[in-house]
Amino acid sequence: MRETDGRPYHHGDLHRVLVETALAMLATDQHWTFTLREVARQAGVSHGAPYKHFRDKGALLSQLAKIGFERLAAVMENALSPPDRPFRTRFLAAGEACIAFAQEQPGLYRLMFSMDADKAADPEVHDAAMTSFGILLRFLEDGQRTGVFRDSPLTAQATACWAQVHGLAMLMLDGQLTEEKVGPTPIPAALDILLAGLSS
Amino acid sequence: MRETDGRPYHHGDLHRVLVETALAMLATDQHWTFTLREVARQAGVSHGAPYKHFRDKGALLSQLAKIGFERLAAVMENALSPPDRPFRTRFLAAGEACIAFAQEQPGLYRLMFSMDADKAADPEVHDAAMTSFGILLRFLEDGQRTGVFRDSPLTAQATACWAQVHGLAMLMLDGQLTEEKVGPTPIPAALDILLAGLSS
DNA sequence: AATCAAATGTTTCCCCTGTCTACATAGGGC
DNA sequence: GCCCTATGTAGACAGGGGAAACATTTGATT
Repeated sequence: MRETDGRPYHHGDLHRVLVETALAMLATDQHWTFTLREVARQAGVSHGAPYKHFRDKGALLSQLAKIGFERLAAVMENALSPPDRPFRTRFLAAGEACIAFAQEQPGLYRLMFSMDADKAADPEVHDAAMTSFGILLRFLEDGQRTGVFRDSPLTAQATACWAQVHGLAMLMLDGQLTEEKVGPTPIPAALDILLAGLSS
Repeated sequence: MRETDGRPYHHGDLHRVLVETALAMLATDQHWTFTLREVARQAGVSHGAPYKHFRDKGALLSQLAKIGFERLAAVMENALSPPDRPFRTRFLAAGEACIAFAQEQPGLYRLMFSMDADKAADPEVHDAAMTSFGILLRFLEDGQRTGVFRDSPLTAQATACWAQVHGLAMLMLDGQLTEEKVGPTPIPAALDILLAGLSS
């Protein structure tokens, strides 16, 4: 028994708390350099405890990446959803929303796209990424049907959009979008160029 | 004296050898996860020796990133240089060359764009990145002068190109460009979309 | 209710890394 | 020939990831 201190021996919900603690760190940090031991420390638990809930550090990272893609999907849907606006407006809103997401959660965003690099990637992460991509695909499809977007292969358009937004996000996080280099408002400016390539 | 083994006490050119060893590791690895001790080991030198040539690990990483940008600039110039071809051809060649570079040196490419994230970035790295960007700017300027490219702000076009190519490269490295998602030839397809947005 | 098995935390190890400090060796200017 | 400095080595330390052994609870079975 542990009547002396308030905390019981068994935490009760450590899995969730570990994830939330790690997410909080990712929100602060520019890179996902946090250590598993520090997560355990902040969760008020010994450094061995996390291994009862995650095979290794990578398993925790995978879960975080999956959550990140779910949040990104929500951000995209939210930016696209009010359909009573021009397609171009919704497109720009979604692109900027994704980039804002990356800027608000730099560590998480970087982590999301780093977790698929090795072959042993968690398929759940891949699926979550696929969901976000699906939202984009459907939007472009609607745009083509309405005649707003050019009638070129959907996957090509989607790849271009995905790459453009991801590229802008990464360059911004990496501090490459300095004003001397790309002007005061590079993001809408660049998205406009792409939009011109999509529009019919 | 060290007459017994062939290696003299002083290496003679350790700085260069450390850089080259690290570059070799970067060429193999998907991420730049190599350790400084391992570099020293492969260079056949004690684990403390590198500190006589680099303030810390970050200093070596910065130098590698700088070399990477110089190589990238060379790749771009090479792809753009024969001017007796249509602008669109040269544009596509340069984009694909950059992405091929990333694919051949995934670790190095990732490192290059990771080194500017923190504020204490080596200004030399930034300058080297700027040089590559300048090559792109000049090409677009030529294109506009010739009337091949639309007459929109240069920095906007350059940002869009830079982000598109970098985004494609990163997505490819991260294994996000699966065929089921983006079709068989996503890179030229996506670059074509962007090109449509640039062309007049 | 008593008991045993599984789940979850803790402690203690091991080996690795980056970095610092003290020491060894070599080469070049005087 | 001698000393200063550049360069390399050896060892120490803190901190991390991970495994193993041990402790504490919970809960299912009887």
